[in-house]
Amino acid sequence: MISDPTDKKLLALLQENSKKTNKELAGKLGLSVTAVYERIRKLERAGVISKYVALVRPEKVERSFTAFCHIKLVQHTKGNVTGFESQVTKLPEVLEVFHVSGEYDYILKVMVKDMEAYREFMLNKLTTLQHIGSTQSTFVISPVKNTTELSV
Amino acid sequence: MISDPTDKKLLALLQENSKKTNKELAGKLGLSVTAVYERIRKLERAGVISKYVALVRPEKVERSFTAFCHIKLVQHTKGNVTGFESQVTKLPEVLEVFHVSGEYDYILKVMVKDMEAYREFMLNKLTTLQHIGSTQSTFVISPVKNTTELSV
DNA sequence: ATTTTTGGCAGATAAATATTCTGTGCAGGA
DNA sequence: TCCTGCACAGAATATTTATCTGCCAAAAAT
Repeated sequence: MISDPTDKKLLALLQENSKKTNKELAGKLGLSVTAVYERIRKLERAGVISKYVALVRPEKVERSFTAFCHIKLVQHTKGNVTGFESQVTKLPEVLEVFHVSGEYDYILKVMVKDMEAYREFMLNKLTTLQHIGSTQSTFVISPVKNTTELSV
Repeated sequence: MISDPTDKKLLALLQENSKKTNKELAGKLGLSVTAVYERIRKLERAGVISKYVALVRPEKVERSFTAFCHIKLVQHTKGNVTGFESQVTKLPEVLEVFHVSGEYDYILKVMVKDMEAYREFMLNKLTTLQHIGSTQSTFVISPVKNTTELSV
């Protein structure tokens, strides 16, 4: 898909730090500023780069308690699925939702302040959603690695 | 921790799109460009903003197959833990590693090209690591939500 | 109550960077 | 061989970031 090695290096660099200037990138890639600029534009237009974001340290905003919540729906009908998905997507405590194979239907990554906040979240937010059969929570003791970088 | 409502809005905006100019941000926040600039610098220096990154669309770089791999160590000694963690952290297919409570010791989020690539990854990379007792894989059928934004 | 200090801000300016423009060389196709 | 289309470099321009100066209001000190 991306065959060009220069584009690969460029993507690696931008995934690591998107604030690098075109001049810096040009130096690392052995290109002119213009060439770098045009390659980036192309990667953006092609949708390879979807967006640029600032990453926030969870502990600085009281969101360092992470849990994985496994969810089984009562019944896996089309209506239930889309209903549940549209509702759970709206919850800001839920960073990630995956529909998965196996014993449970969904895995949610939830980030809140602490265990007490998680309890409140489960009680007042998650379990008020319709179509949920059962849940099972797994708590993060320590986040060992957490990157957004896809090696290309 | 972050009490100021303007800083909260600013963080929300930058988490959504870090390429917005200070001028745009100033408009949305009702501040001068200088004020925005200084607030951002402060958030960076305080470590609230940890980094700026480009996000890449997995399907554009042949990494759209996602699996959660649950791992049990043979023995949970200090040596095993640090050994395993330092090794697993190095694998580029593994985006996230969490040490967790419950039946398994670790949850890994793995992103590769397809099921075949996952098989290869398990065979040639993961299971060659020392100290691993057992593993259990859960496959993502569809990624429903996947954000890096912490609502503040 | 008055003075001093501090922090956040606006506006002007300077410096750096991004973006556009122009032209060149090269590879592939008619 | 002659087009044609890229990818690129370098120059020119536009935009943005970063710095500097001074103002004002709130808090602290006298």
